[in-house]
Formats: sequence, structure tokens, C-alpha cells
Amino acid sequence: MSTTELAPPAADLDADIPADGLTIGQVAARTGLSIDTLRYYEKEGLTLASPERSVSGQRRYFAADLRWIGSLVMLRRTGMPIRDIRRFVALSRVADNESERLEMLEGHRLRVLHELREVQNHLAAIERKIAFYREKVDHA
Amino acid sequence: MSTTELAPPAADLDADIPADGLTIGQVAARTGLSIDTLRYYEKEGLTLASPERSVSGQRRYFAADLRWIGSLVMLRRTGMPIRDIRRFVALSRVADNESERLEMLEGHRLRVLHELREVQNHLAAIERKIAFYREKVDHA
DNA sequence: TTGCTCCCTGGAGTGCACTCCAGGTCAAGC
DNA sequence: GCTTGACCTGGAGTGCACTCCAGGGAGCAA
Repeated sequence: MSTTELAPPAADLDADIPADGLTIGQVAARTGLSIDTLRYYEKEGLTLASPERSVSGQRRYFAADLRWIGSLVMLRRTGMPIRDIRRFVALSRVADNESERLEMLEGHRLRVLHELREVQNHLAAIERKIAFYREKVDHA
Repeated sequence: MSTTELAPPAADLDADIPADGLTIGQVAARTGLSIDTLRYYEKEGLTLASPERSVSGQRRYFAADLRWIGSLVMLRRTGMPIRDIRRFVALSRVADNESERLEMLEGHRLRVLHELREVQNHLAAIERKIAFYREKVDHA
């Protein structure tokens, strides 16, 4: 989270995917998540479906997996807790509850907007403090 | 952090302060921080100076304390870690290092701006998802 | 066949920022 | 004089989201 957010994934999320899928390491490189985090999300029930496995039991990811992981990243990076994402995923696994999902996303959206406004206000205060220091420093 | 941000402090930060100062409970009410958090910040060395004490040993806060706590809130709510705030406080306690403080604040500002942009981008993706669900739901 | 790299699992450990607790003091009100 | 409520201290506990580790397997290259 600290360096990850500054170092965007090396490979493009949408670069094409070999016929036998991507390994977890390749997915990590594309998404910016760590291998451990990918397995952790899966264990925590955040994946829509468990990824396929190679004959030797290794995870193999395909386009749909990548798209879903993209959604996880967008929810996490906007601050939705794992617990809530799990609920959203549970809803997404069954049909005919689109309105509930919508409700969750809209609630989340409002919280994010609120949070953004607050951070922006505090940032403005910091910028005033910066101006104050700049004044002092430039006069020295 | 979860409810605090939604429930702004009841009393105004700048309402006037009795001659013998404010108790920690009153400061908590004004700042939105918990009593425990105020003591924790003090223990962690985030206060510019320890607050005065009443004859019976209770903390008494005055305007300067409140202003400083306001700065702490603004740094924390924009995501500066305790560790970094401690460094900033240490600088603030001695003279003639305004340029270092300025540097810290400007670095922090850039990180916050970066983070804000990223959250906004992810939020935009969420809003597209919302539009998608709204379409589906409204057609049902 | 040895070594290397990447993967696997279950479970333990970490860092952060609080938050809670036990046991105690003090001032005010009844 | 007793209760109540707000405060005190040192230290333990919590919740969250990872992150790391031990012990092991598969596939490939030299």
C-alpha cells in the first residue's frame, strides 16, 4: 500500500492472456497486489470463483478473474473494508439482487465522497500552513 | 475514524476557553478525538508541550494546545503516520528549521494529492459500475 | 541428479493506531 | 460521610489488512 500506490503495475492489466492462463506471480505483476495478498483475498472469500488450477495444482487466472480483481482493487483503494467487500461478493454470486448491490455501491460512494471532502479540507489547511512557512523561509 | 468522521465535534473548537483551561473531556468533545487518543498522542510525543495540570494533577488545555491538536488532526486525517508527525513535532520544538518543516509538509502534500487522485480515479470506476447496475435495476 | 525458480498450504507474525482495563485520586452534591 | 462522575497511570488488548515462514512439490537447465 505504501509503495504499491506509487509504483503502478508493470504489465498492463489488459495485455493478452495466454491460453493456459496467468500464474499468480504474473497476476501480481499486473495488478500491483502481492502474491500473498491475492491468496489472502481468495481465502477471505473475495473472489467470485476460485481460479482454475494447472494439473500440478497451481492457480491459473483468466480475463474474468483479472476483471474481478480489478474491482477488488477499486473497492479496497477507496477504503471499503474486507468485510463489506465479502458481503458484496456474496451478493454477486447469486442472481436477482442487483438492487442490493447497487445500494451497497451507492452507500460506499457517499462515504468516499464525504471522506474525500474531508481530506481536501484538511489538505487546504496544510496548504495554508505551507504558505505560512514559505513566507518565513523566503524571508530568511 | 469510522464514526468520528461522520459525527463532527459537538462544541466549536474556538468557543472561548475558561481561565482555568479545558479538561480532557471537553477537549475531546471539541476536537472529535477520544480522551484515550488525546492521552495516546501525548504519550507518543505528538504534543508541542505537555498540557498544564490542575492542582490535583488533571490536564488543563488552553488555546495554544487546541490549535496544536487541530494541526495533529489535519495531519492524521490526511494520512500522515504517527511516526512522521513525531518527527515534525520534534522539529517544531526547536527554532531555525522552518525549511525542514516546510519540506516535510510539501512532501506530505504531494503524497496526499497523489492519493486523492488515485481514490478519485477508482471512485470514477465505481460510478461507472453504479451506472451499469442502475441500468439493470431500472429495466426490471 | 542437482540446483534453481516458482508455486503450494496452514498457520504464525507484524505494524499501526488506537481502545480498554484495573486500581486509584479528587471535588462536588446529597 | 458517602456516592458519583470525571480524571489519573501503566500496561494489556483489539481490529484490520496484510506479510512472512516452514516444509514441500513440479518443471526445467546444466
